[in-house]
Amino acid sequence: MAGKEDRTAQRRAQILAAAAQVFAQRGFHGARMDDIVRQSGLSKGAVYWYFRSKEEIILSILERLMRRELEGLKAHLEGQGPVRERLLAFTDQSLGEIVAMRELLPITLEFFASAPRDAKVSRALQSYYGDYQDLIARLIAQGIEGGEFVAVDPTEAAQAGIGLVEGLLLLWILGVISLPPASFRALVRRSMERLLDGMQAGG
Amino acid sequence: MAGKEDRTAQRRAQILAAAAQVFAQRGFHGARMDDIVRQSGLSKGAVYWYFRSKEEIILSILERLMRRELEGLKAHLEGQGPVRERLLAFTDQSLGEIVAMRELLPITLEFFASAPRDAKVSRALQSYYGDYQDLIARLIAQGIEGGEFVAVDPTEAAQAGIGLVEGLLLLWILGVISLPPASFRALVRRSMERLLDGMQAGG
Amino acid sequence: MAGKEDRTAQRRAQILAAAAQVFAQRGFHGARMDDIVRQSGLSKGAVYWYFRSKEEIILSILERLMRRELEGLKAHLEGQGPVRERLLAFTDQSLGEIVAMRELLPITLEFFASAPRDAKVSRALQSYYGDYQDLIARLIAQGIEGGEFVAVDPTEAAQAGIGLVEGLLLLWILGVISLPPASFRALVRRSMERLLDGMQAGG
Amino acid sequence: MAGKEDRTAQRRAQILAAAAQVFAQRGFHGARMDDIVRQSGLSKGAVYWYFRSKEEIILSILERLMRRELEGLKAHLEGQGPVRERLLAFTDQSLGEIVAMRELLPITLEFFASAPRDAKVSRALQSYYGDYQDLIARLIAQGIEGGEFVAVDPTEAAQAGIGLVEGLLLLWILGVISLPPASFRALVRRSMERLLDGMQAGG
DNA sequence: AATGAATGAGTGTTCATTCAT
DNA sequence: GATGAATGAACACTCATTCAT
Repeated sequence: MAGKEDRTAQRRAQILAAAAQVFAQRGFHGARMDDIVRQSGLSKGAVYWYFRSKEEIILSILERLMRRELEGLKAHLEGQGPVRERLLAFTDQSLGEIVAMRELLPITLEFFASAPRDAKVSRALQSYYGDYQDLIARLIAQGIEGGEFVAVDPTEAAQAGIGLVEGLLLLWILGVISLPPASFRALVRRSMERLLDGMQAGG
Repeated sequence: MAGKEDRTAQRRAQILAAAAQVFAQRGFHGARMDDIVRQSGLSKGAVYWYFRSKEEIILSILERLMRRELEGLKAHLEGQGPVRERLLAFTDQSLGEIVAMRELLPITLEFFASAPRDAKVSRALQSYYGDYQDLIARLIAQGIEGGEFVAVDPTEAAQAGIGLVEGLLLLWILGVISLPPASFRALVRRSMERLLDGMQAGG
Repeated sequence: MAGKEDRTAQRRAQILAAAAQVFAQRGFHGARMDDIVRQSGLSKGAVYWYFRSKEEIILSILERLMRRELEGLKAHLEGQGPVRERLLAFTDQSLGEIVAMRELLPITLEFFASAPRDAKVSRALQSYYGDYQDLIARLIAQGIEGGEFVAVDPTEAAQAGIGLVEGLLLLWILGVISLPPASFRALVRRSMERLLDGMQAGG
Repeated sequence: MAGKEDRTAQRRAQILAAAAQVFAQRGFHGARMDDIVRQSGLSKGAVYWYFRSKEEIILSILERLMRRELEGLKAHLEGQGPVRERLLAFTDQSLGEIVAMRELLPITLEFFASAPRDAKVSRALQSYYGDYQDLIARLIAQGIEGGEFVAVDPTEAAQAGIGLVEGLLLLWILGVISLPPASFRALVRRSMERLLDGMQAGG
């Protein structure tokens, strides 16, 4: 029977969801285990039955966020058609998912802040963005080969693209860019178009 | 005599410098007042004589960082010549200052993480980036009027520019972009050129 | 059929043996029920099925230790011959059993430490040593009557004898007396001879 | 000014005295830091200002107990006269001090119980009893040289003497020997006389 | 009988802040 | 102005015990 594993997975998911909410509201440090316990609807003992520590919860959230994201990414980059269109479609779709979980975005900033002092977080983020970068770079390389783009350095271009999106997201999370989700999504798309325009072959 | 004020200013600067180092290494929460006290070479009482609380130290650091940055910004944007050149020169110079204080960059991430739960930090960052954005937008508007750029929305273009730089910086701080300062600076410049290429009038 | 009782007795013995090991290694407090559960090879529920609580396990161990010891004692003191020889033979044999369960001796110290704050342990130890003392005192009284010993207070002499053995054992457990089991046993015998010499009639 | 060191020493002594009382009543584990704090009349922060942890308090108590004891020991063994008299006088005097702090004796049992699982306690006790043993052994050696005692192994005899005293103390603390302090002291003396009788030269 | 997930009271320790000197 | 001893609220984590299955 897989009932046991299911239950365990369900409990862990339940705790991670609760923890994510609490972390988003209070930050990693400001969040007390008691908050997570209350939010999860379980008891303290139960939370510690499924996770060894607060840190393990944090790392599990990170892992889960990244896994989801990358799965989406890979799925959407294997299509056909002009690279430009695929990149834009991917950006759009990716942003759609991100803005949908708007309340959880502050957690991202917590991870960024943790990275410099936490080797595990640092490694995880580097691996995540590294994978991301490689996928995009490969796509851009295709675009160059196909004559769509000028001969830029694919890795560098990928970094610019990722940087642009992450930077805009940052400004949005901080409230510097003050737009409703849909408008923000459109803004990111237009900005990305501009960056791609700058790489456009011909002219 | 301004001796008294000088002494006060000097002490405060001494404490802020110490605190910045400690915060960069340990994070806002991980940094204990005792660490700051030790690093500053003063006594605990002295630190509390010059700052009411840990939070006030944090906010003072933020203020100081932002003031410096904006002063540099304004100074460099009032020049003459093609907007593209001025923007690139500014980016370059700005990056130069930033990478020079490389060890302190993790503090930035601490501020980002704090913003969603700290109205003061949030307001400060919004005001800072808002000013930044306005200046750049005005410059871009000039570029459009002068026929240098196509008719983009200046604010949006400014956001893209700032987002690109901040995003690349983020990737650099996280170690995703693993380059020595000078190379990173060059990378940012090239990325910015690409973005500006996308806004170039004519063709 | 006594099969049921046998099973119960066997399980209880299994748990007590496991618990004794764990207590010897970690102390009463340092030993977690989970340790005992693991060591016993049973489940947590099973352990609690056979024992109401940790305390009951502890008291059961004490009881068992004492019962065994006293049974040996009585058996060996009812013989004939010179009292001196019987006392020495008993000491020797008793020590033999004790040093054989060397790894469990730290438990004894746990009981001693518990006694002042635990009326049950205190009473059990007092009853145990009281019985011990009475038996030895009676034997010594025989020795006096028989002209073997000078007219000491039998109870006092018994206390001295027991004290000497317990004290040497303590020093051995603590590692102050650092001898292999057999040598230690011989040491105790010689010390006891000296004490008996001091009570020798005639001379 | 030594005022600072005095104050520190006084505070530490104050805390140790409070802790000793609490430990004697509740045991090392049963004693909560809050109990020690309350008993000491200080605040929790103050207790942690002077001691890093509960363990450090425990070890400090051990050290202090042992230091006092040994100082007394050395002072009293350097006299003149028959060794037998000096040993008995020392035993007597030593017991006098010990029974005077009767309520703290359970702590001793705590240390014994801790020793097998705590290398620091173990080492401290071994060093303490080792010094003790050496001093007594040297004295006995003198007695042998002087023709007072038969040619026993001095170390072994010292171990027997210490064992006898510690064993009787144990029985007294446990309530097996149920005598008022003065009577107990006399009992120990008589027992020791008997042991020394067994080593007496001539006959 | 037996399982092991679930409970929740309990506790050592930390650390921002205060204040007597 | 400056010191550093003192304060005490807060918090992550443990573990004996329970109980639904």
